[in-house]
Amino acid sequence: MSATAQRSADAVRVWPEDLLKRSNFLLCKLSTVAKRELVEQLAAQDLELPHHRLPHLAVLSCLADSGPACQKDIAERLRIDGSDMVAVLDDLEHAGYVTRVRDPRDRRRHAVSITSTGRRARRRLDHRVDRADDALFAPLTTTERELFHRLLRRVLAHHDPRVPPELP
Amino acid sequence: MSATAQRSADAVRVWPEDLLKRSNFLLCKLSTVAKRELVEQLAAQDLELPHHRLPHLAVLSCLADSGPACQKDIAERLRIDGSDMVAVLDDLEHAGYVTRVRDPRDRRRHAVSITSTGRRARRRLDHRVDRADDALFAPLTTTERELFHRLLRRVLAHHDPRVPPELP
DNA sequence: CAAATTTCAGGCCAACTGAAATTT
DNA sequence: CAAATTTCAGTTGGCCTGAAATTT
Repeated sequence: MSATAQRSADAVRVWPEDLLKRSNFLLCKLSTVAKRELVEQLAAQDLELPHHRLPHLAVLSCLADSGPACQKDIAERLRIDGSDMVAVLDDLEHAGYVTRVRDPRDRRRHAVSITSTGRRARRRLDHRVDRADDALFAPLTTTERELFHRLLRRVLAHHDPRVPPELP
Repeated sequence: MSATAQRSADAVRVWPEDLLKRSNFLLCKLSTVAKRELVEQLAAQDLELPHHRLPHLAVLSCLADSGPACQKDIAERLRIDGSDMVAVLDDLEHAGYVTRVRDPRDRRRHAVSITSTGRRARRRLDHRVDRADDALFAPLTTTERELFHRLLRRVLAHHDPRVPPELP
């Protein structure tokens, strides 16, 4: 059936236990699954965007949550690089989801605001993210999902001071 | 203190709750933290490699775990693209950590084996991954870490048939 | 002939660095 | 003048496609 003996062994069909026993390794692998599902869900919504990507949704959520802000504040809050933010806002502005105008009080800054069209887009995307979340954690019970979420949040809060450790 | 009113609000210093409440989003963010710590730890070991990256360690673990294999089998097992595998093996071979010889029974294949130098390198890297794991999950107790690990593994097993759901 | 394996060329996204231009 | 903000040019790693060369 095969020229090499090791091909027939079941052992080579699963990951080495050395890697599987590390949570950080599992985490990296699961995040690629999560990203793929998220992008697929966002693309299924078919908005007026050239690319359906996570930073676009994050920026819309940020603006819908706390109102207009300058680019640097959005970038710092979402851990998106300021350089990359430019292209994301170009996309969102071109789609009519945000407006970018010079701040008259400090002309170095752009005041970025979400439009009503942008709010509608965000709500539709939000629903898609929920569906991706459900699909990803399908094997867990509701209780287990909540537990997992709290642990995740505590760990992330430890490494990122802008993540509040507890739910409000 | 600032030209824009929203800069002074605490609200903009934390992520939008819309994003924080999704485990898939938290997962993606935490994985970037995990990757950064892993790469820093691997680089700190300072082996004979041009780059200190995760796939290099994964390949060494795979070969140490189950013996020689052809490139395609390693790639499928580790979910590394066959195209990228070429460069990884070039690095490992040049460093003297693996050998690549034509399989005489099927000259299309390369039989890849780990060397004794490669085994030593893997053990040192393994220790570094452990340290990165400890640092990442520092805020959790031992019990919580084990719980988190089991949940992670169950979720990943649901999406990847080559992850055994239970520990042996 | 078709199929399998390795290799190479190249694209995409996310994360990042460095520097230019403008304004404070 | 220095510092802050936006913007652009370019790099890297991880993931991907397509195709060439060799062998079965």
